[in-house]
Amino acid sequence: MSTKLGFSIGALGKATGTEVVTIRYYEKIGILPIPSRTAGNYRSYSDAHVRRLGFVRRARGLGFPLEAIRALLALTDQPDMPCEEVDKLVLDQLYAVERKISDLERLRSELDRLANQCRGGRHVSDCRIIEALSP
Amino acid sequence: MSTKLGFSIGALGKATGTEVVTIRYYEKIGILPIPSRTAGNYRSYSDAHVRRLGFVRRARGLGFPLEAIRALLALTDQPDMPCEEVDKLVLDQLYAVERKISDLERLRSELDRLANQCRGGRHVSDCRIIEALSP
DNA sequence: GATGAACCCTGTAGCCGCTATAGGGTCAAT
DNA sequence: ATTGACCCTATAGCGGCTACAGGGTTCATC
Repeated sequence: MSTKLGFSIGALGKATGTEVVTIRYYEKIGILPIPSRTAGNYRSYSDAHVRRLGFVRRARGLGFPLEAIRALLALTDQPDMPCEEVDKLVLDQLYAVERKISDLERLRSELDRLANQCRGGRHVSDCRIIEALSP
Repeated sequence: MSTKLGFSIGALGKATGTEVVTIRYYEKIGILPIPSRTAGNYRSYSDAHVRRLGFVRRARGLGFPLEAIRALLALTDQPDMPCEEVDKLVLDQLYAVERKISDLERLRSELDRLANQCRGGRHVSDCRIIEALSP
């Protein structure tokens, strides 16, 4: 509950595995609240900032786009909102990831087929791969 | 072998499934050779352009980055080069796709676990998902 | 009290592969 | 003569950072 330790931006970065520039970027786009400043104009973060940035980085680690994270943050700030909305955001992200996987699996099998065309030909002129990519 | 049909940019786009703006972009970054122009300053493409753009789009469809495609194009222009280099580019792309798939599969299982936490809680205040994302 | 290293500040531009917008010109059919 | 579909250039924007330029602050060491 101590919220006045006064983390520097570098300390916050280390605590959360975030680049300093990324933290400033999050502040600029309103993902992270504006911190107070020291006498020397350094940003000074509280425990609340550490928790919030930790949340953001975990969600980013799961591939959530920043806009979805913004929505999740808004929900955490309003504890009376129905939990469904959180669930929906998570499911949306799950489906997005599943779509990407199946797209990439199709690519993989085509690339695999393509890679196995390379049999014997020594020069590009008789390369089956180039042939397969050509009209 | 007729190379003087004079496709307009729109016709080239339709023939290859490419947006007009994308064709101009490819020209600007040197992926597609500069075409001749009509009296009215319209771009005029030959069959060779159609084939080249077709090649580019197929490779893009397999997820090759434009830099790799640039390298593939350079190889197709030099038929004496060893075929290995083509093979290497294809394998690189295959490995890149495989890495992405396994990354996404990890995400999928984590998201799946997360989605299944949403049991019972009606409000964000007792949402297990938010809890799981929080420090 | 001077120096140096490690940190911090702002602002701007770049990455990829397009896509969108603004503000025009050309061409073919009616 | 006018419409409407096409074409032209140039510039800015998307996401999510990353890099760079050109400074200021803080703290330890000499």
